[in-house]
Amino acid sequence: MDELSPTAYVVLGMIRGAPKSGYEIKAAVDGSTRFFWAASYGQIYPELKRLSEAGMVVGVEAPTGGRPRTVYEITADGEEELRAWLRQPPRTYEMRDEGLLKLFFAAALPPAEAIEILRAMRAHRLAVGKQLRAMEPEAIEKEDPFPLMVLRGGIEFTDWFADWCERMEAQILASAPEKRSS
Amino acid sequence: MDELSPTAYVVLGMIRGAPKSGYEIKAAVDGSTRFFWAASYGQIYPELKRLSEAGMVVGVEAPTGGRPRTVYEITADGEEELRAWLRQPPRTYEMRDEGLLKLFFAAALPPAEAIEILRAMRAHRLAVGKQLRAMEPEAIEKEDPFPLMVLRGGIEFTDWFADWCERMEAQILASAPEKRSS
DNA sequence: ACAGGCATGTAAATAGTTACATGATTCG
DNA sequence: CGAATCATGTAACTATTTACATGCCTGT
Repeated sequence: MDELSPTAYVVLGMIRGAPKSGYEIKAAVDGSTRFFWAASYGQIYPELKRLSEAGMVVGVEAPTGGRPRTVYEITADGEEELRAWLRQPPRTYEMRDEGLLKLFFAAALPPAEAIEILRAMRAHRLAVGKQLRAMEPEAIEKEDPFPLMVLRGGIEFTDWFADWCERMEAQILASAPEKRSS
Repeated sequence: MDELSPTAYVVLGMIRGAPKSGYEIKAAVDGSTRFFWAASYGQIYPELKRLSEAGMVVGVEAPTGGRPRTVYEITADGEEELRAWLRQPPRTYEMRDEGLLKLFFAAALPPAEAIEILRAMRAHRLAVGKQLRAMEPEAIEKEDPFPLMVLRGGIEFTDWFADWCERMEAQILASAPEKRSS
């Protein structure tokens, strides 16, 4: 049996508990794991086909009115596969932050422009924090504590990051006071 | 003029100040930006060829003894391109953390195994923190303050993350005391 | 009637990793 | 002499995004 792609497990995890259509899986990802594990239609639909062929999920016709619609439910094999994966130590830890990269090379710019990078980074984290906070009430309602735990971790992280940006901005200002910008 | 790939700017940034061979660029990335912006030989060498054709860098033969070796230096056009990019607001902010994803789905496991996920995540962050701290003395020596700022940000982040894992572990333990594992 | 959301998918492009292939030099 | 490091590159694969194409249903 071939190993499944990492995205396959997001799909399995998302339909565990309640069957979902490809469209709903995408919506579920966008409303939860998106910030640390995204997935696009271009991955989800082919993945559902593969998982179906591998017997991990079954597609069930579930039209809404006259509109064709297939929801996928996880099989016993799929549940087993998901649990086996959950028990493996995590292997992927990636971060690609263009702001950090720009800050790293900021010596090529005057201090005032280095500060601009930090402000853009901070604004971004603040915006993400706002989105995450907006998701909180919904997560609180569910009985599953883990999505809420992860969400609150994300909020704490964005708060930390935004604060760090602020402190670094102050630090640059302190070492190049003559370059202060409004 | 076509837009450059994001990795092109890492290359430009890394050779700014001192010309480097492809091999040295890879080593520089691995010793600094790797944790938030990685690059492999499979990207670096073709990128150097493209940048050379675009006039952003020039290759200079610089053999070590009899061993052939080409170092690349940034041109005035390349410097300009790099600075123009630094002035654009960052667009890529990605994070792919398989540990967080597993924790998100941890309701599929007994609490003791959810704790295992957090322990693996914490161990990983602790290991990364150790590597980052080992890079600190070298970064302190350089006169450029930005790589050091970013490195210390990375250390603070891994410390925060490891601590969060510890707190979440305690939280699970508190809500499922009968499942306590040694 | 039209907009917006539901729904499914594919094609092409872009990105990036891993493994392989090759060979020189330096240090112990 | 052998191992490690310096050095350059390619091929194949995996992953992922973006854009496109299509069309139905629901509410205003």
